[in-house]
Amino acid sequence: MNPYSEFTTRVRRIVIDLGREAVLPTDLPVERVVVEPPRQADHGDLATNAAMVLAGAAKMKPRDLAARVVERLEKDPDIAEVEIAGPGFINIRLAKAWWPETLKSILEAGDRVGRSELGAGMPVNVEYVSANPTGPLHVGHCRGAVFGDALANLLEHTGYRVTREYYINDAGAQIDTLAKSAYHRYLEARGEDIGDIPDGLYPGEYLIPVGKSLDQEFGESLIKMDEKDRLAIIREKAVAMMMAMIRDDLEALDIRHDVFFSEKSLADPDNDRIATAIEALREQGAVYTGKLPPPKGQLPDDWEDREQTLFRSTDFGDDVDRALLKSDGSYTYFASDIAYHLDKYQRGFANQVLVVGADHGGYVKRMTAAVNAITGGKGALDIKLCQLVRLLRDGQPVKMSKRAGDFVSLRDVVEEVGKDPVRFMMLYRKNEAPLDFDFAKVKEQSKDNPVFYVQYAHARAHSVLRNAKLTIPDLDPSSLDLSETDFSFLNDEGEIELIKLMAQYARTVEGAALAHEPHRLAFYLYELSSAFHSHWNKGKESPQLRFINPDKRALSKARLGLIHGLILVLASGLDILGVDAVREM
RNA sequence: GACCCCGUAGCUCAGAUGGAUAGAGCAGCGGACUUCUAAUCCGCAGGUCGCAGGUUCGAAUCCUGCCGGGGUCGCCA
Repeated sequence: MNPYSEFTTRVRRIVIDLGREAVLPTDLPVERVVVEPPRQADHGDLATNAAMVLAGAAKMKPRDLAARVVERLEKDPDIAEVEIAGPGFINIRLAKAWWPETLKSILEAGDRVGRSELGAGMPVNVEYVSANPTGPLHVGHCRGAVFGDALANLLEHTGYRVTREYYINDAGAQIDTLAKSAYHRYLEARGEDIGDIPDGLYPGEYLIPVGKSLDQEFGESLIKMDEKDRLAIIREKAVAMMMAMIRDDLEALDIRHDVFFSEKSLADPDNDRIATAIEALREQGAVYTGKLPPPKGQLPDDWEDREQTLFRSTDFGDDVDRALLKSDGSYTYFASDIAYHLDKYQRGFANQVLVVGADHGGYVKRMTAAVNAITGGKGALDIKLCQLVRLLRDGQPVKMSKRAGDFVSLRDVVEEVGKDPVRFMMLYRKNEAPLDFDFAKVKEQSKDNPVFYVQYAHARAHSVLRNAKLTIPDLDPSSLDLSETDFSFLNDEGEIELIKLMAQYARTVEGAALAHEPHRLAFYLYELSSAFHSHWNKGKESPQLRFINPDKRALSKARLGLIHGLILVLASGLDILGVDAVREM
């Protein structure tokens, strides 16, 4: 049982009871009461802020209020010791039996460890990657891809019903460019000497197969068509092939989306949902025709002062109103995005997460404003910005030039260092912080590499199980009978420390899920691994602390239970991050 | 000029939605291998949490103003 949530409930109940008995006022803000692990170990096992957060509303001194709560806590048989400390903290030391019981509940949970009903089955849509289908994914896409995927896992683990979504930008100018570029490759495939790909088109070789495929499917017929029909055909074919390539790249990172949503489908002439969305905004008075002030600082060369159709996003927290129509009358990207987010909402996603690169920072306010407006305030959109990744080779930044088509592809990185290190390192940093990705360090097989460090802890734990089988043959560690295992043997400081950390797993997962911050889990796994490596090494100087003790069967059994619990937590956490929990290295 | 992110040990970074004496890793110094995997561990040293105010029992965390670094800035996506 997770002591933090358990005792939060117990303390809150005490406060409510005291209110009912008129010892304390009623209507105290009990939801602010939390029970947490204290920062200092010598403060005990648990600490609560109850007295301090309630003192104001109760019009009592924190320490006096604490005394009332402590009177009740002392009657709790699971508590060994309670004291009031500092400004009014209540420090709790749990009964000795508690921690072994915690381990037992982890073992009982099995591979469902850390799962919770936090989300209560609520649908959440996580949109990530959504790269333009104009070429293969490059490293820049990598971080958002891994982040979004791990976040989706995290939300699933905490009881949300998650849909992983990819928005395909298959409309607009860059798709025309793609089609024109593919047409050159088509001519090339038909044997024409095309020379260099003209400026402004995509020179990448990844379009060569598209040209060949067009030739095979359509022969010479494309040449005879008028350009409009021809490009329409090529566009569709090229986008399909680019998306197949992108999905393949993502597969290399174990990333699979549930829904691929076409931008083009929104503007279907028979059912123009962008128009519908704009109309909906217009009905609530959020659309008008007017002029925007020119941006301060340097004025764009082609600035043209003119009337345009605007969304009143300033009413919803944006800095300026935003254009919905371009000068040629077609929809802006923003307009189709509004329709898209409305569509998500109508599909049942009041809860939406969008993962994008930090260069989209300017998009946050207008998009949250739009979702707010179009859903009548009922939809929530959390936009997570991922900062750039700086690739380093031998400590030197890897230079990339987009124009020369000279960028490191996502596939190259995954093939060079492997899926697990890529995923872990992308998550071993807060999403808003820039990230250095050093090829040499990431591939290193040592404790300096956190990926390796955590995987090694898991492998090491498995190595204990393997050894146990050999040392104590009649003890099958894979089928520990919990009822016959006496976990009270686990009373060494290091063992208790491990259990305490394992007990924090559930709350770490919940916290990370609520804050949409998967990196917390990565750091937690590192910490847990560290505690294990540390305890392990104690067995060198003190052989009686080793997990396997052939002369002491019951003791060994309890310690193998601890190993099992550790494996469950590490494997679960790694699984959420999408990193393989290897058993042998 | 406006907006967003960042500023914590020499370096790279955590810091749980406001808690107690601010933590890791690297680099530095000193230790532990006839091993349940030393692919690891233990110890030492290292700080004006960018600066200045404010909010309160209490601030690295919230507010305001500066300083420094990065990103973005009608119709691109």
